[in-house]
Amino acid sequence: MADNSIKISEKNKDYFDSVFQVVRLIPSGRATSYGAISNYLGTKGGARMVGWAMNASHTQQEPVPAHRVVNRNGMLTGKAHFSPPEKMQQDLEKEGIEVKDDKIVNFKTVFWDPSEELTLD
DNA sequence: AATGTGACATACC
DNA sequence: TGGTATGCCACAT
Repeated sequence: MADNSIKISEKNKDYFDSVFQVVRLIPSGRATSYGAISNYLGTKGGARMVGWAMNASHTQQEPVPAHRVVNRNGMLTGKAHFSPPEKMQQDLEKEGIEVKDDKIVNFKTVFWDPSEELTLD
């Protein structure tokens, strides 16, 4: 296991990188919340940072599935920041995630908690 | 160091 | 569903 383990404790480039890593580890057909990521990184109150990290994700060369990151309500709050805003919902639906009114259906089911699914060694 | 800012979270109405 | 208010943390200037 631990194949999906990441090094957060180490001095990574930036806090953003840690966020990007976690986001990239999100399996297809799943979604997580900003708070879950921030909590996983240790900064519970830093949920806003996660969103901000996504904002910087476009500067990353590696693709970051930001469409799999939604707010705690399962709402596609950040869809407006996508190249075409509708792409976020399209990508989610393409992965088998139902989206209704810019909100993920059965978000509870597709929710992917890094602290639960991921394992740090 | 201080201030402004943000793709959030929670509480309250 | 929506708005308002507060807390939270890290980055940019």
